Amino acid sequence: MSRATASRVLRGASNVSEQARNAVLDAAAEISYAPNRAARSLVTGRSESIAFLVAETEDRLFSDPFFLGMLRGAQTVIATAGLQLVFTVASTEDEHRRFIHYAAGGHVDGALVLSLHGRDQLPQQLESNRVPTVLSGRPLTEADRLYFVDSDNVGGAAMATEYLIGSGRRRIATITGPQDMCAGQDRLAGYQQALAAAGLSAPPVAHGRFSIASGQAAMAELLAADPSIDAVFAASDLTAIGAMRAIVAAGRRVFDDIAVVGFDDIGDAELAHPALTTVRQPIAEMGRAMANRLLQRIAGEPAPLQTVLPVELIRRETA
Amino acid sequence: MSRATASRVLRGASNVSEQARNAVLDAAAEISYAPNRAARSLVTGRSESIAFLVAETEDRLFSDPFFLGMLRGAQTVIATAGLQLVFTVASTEDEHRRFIHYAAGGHVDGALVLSLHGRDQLPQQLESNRVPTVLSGRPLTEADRLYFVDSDNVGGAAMATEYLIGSGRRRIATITGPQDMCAGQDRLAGYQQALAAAGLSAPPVAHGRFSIASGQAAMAELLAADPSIDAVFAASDLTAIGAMRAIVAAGRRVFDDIAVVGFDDIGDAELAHPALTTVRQPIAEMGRAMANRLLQRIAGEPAPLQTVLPVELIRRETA
DNA sequence: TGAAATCGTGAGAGCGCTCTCATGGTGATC
DNA sequence: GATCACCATGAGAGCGCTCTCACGATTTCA
Repeated sequence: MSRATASRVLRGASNVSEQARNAVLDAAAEISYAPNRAARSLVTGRSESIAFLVAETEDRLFSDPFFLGMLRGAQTVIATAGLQLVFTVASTEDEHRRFIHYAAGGHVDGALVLSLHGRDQLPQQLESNRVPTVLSGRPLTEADRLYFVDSDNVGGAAMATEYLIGSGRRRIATITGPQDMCAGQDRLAGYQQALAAAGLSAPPVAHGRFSIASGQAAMAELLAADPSIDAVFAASDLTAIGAMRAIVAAGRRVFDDIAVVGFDDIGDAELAHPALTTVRQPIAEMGRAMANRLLQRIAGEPAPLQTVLPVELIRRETA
Repeated sequence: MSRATASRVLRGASNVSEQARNAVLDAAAEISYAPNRAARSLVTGRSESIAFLVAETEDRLFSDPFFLGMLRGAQTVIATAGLQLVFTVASTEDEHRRFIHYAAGGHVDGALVLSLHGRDQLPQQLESNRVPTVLSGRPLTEADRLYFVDSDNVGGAAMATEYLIGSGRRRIATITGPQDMCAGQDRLAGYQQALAAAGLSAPPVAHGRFSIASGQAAMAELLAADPSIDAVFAASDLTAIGAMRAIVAAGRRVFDDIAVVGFDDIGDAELAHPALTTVRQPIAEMGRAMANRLLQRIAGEPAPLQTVLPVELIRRETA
């Protein structure tokens, strides 16, 4: 039995006799043989691993359950395909450079990139180094040339706003997300579209940064600027939780006086008091979709440039 | 300039002249050279990567911010050492077997294992296949032969209980964590020690599973069994949040009627209403400590078998 | 029955690196 | 000035696998 035949069997090549195949399989099982990945990579030129890159500071990464959900979804798909998922964090310019160098050196077959900010050129640089890349969230530039998976932020925001309108609210404010991220921009756009379609005027817009503290400050600002507000659409659940605190602190009642809708449906949304009505993103499914797109690209199969997943309104106690 | 000399420079070997070193470095920078990891691994026999294995079902992994914190801590240390972190999930027997096979095949230089249950032999099997392993949490068996990093569960539980005693509470109940995990056992033991030291009798013990639902059910059970309870030590924050719900549902007041202390200090603890008093574990530091121990072991340096990190009582509004 | 096509198998090169060993040059020692 | 030790360097083997190519056996067709 030659090494070549054994290799053929283990790689699943077709042109091997049944007899030889069984012999190899038995022998492999007996010695609990595991092929050496390094040797295989060396000759095939593929690393059999995928980078999961979070382009975010550790602080935000740590406090945001969103990433864990994406990681979960991606890991499932990658592991099923027999590849390994290499987890990486790179927030600074320098860390970006190092990652590009690393990836371009053939250490990974592709990259899943999360939480890109502003006009970051990271994906373009990876692609120009022949590292297939799939992003989470539509990039602010060259969205027509990069692969990405996103949820329907515009539609979700519009859905939330329409729901508030439908339940009789008329002075509907919003607290935005960071405007250097697509999700922040799109959720504002959806809100404005729904308001315009209903012929309602918009109270002043307050800006947040997807955090509790910023939501609380923004809501206090809104209440001071326009006491007639009877509803608020917050661009994230954490923002909404902050807004609820400000509402209570101002002596107003959540729901009775001011309805609140969030976005994301993180675990906290259900735990909040009162339980938060919100727009659910299919986070794990987004992670799976990203990984599937990337595997398609690596295999050379045609893959859609963009994948936008539907969202869903979860009615609880705040609206 | 020979390949050998270039290799020496890039690996940081000492016996190279200043002149040759600079020449190599300049040339490498010019062509943006990145050494091929597969080729290096093939000859050194080291994979330059570390497995981060969560021995938990995806559902629990997904809902528990604990893992994200550990991942964060471990990733920092591993990346700084120039290694890569391979993220893996394995909850079933079959997945365990596959992981052992994979790791024993030299695909990783060591493993960080989280959330071991019962008398799982996974770490022993890894060690006997020469895969250095460090666990999070003291294992239930052979704790004197395995490397692990833990927080001071006994001390933290005692601290919480003593604090309740010190604030005048006398009928202090507990809701435990799963008793097939060390953290669950130890937190119960610390509670019982503190109670015994103060000469107080213990109300009936209720068992939980670190989840909101189990905490709520357990608390309802406790209130029915002994209405005189004036405090409860819950073995996790989620359990405590469930307990608070049961207290409110029974028409009692948190703090005024029944004080509540949790364990973990997850983000939800601060967000809960009222804000939860709890015992904080230094999660990211535990992740760092695990990674550091593992790197020491791989380098052949002496490393302590066990590392127990101190916890801290965070006073908020529930006790 | 002979030539051509088909198929399973083995031999052997080579992926890019590290590491041992041999070599030649330099400085120290007697 | 001869000998030795030491150090920087180069040559070359080999890590474990894949993959091409050649070969012999079998089948197919004229």
